[in-house]
Amino acid sequence: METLNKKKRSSRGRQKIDIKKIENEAARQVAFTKRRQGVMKKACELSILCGVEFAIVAFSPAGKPFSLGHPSVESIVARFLDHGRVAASQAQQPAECQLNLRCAYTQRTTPNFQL
Amino acid sequence: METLNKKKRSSRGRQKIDIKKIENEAARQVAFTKRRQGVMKKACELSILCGVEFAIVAFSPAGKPFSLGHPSVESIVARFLDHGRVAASQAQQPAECQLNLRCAYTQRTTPNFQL
DNA sequence: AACTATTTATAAGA
DNA sequence: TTCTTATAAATAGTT
Repeated sequence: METLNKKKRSSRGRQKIDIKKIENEAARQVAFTKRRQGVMKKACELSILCGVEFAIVAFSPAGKPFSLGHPSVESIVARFLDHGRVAASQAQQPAECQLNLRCAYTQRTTPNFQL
Repeated sequence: METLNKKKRSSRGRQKIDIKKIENEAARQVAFTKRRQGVMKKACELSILCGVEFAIVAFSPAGKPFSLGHPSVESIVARFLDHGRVAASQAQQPAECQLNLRCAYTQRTTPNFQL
């Protein structure tokens, strides 16, 4: 029995959080650093695993830019812009790619978003 | 004792994989779908939690574009391009943001990348 | 910056 | 392809 396990846990571990803006500035900065690394790593893995070319650009609230791309942000951006132009001129919207331009993830299984 | 637990596991569960191109096409497509969703979700969470503006653009091997941005891919791309131009004209490279343009994540703690 | 308990993502399998 | 299961990986809160 361990009903009286007095040893205080050294950590409460990861806690579930709501996806809404972190008001505490220090905590927000820490989360930004951790999660920025996480997103970049995931994107990089996706690129390698699946042969995907991609670019990520983010601007911190202070306006500092962070970017990552393969083969380069510039080539992806150029291709994106060109594709948009070509698609528009042909009146052929690509099927699946533009419906989520505004961070619209509410349709997914995690309901704790607040947009 | 359960040394002879005969009940065959219904699944081996998630297995560790090397980060290298998935050769099997069907498996690669499945991974692409799952991980693309995962990256987009993580980016969206980062944006909300930390007040970050961002854009992601990816091209599948077939050339199909996927994009997500807040407030929009276009605004982020424009800002990125403009920032680059301004920075270049001032000969002021932003400090941290461009060193990882080629998916250079080998410096992180996960050593199983193969670039 | 490191730690640890927990949540979350996801590789396989059904 | 969608759902489930078991496990790997990310990370919130703490030190």
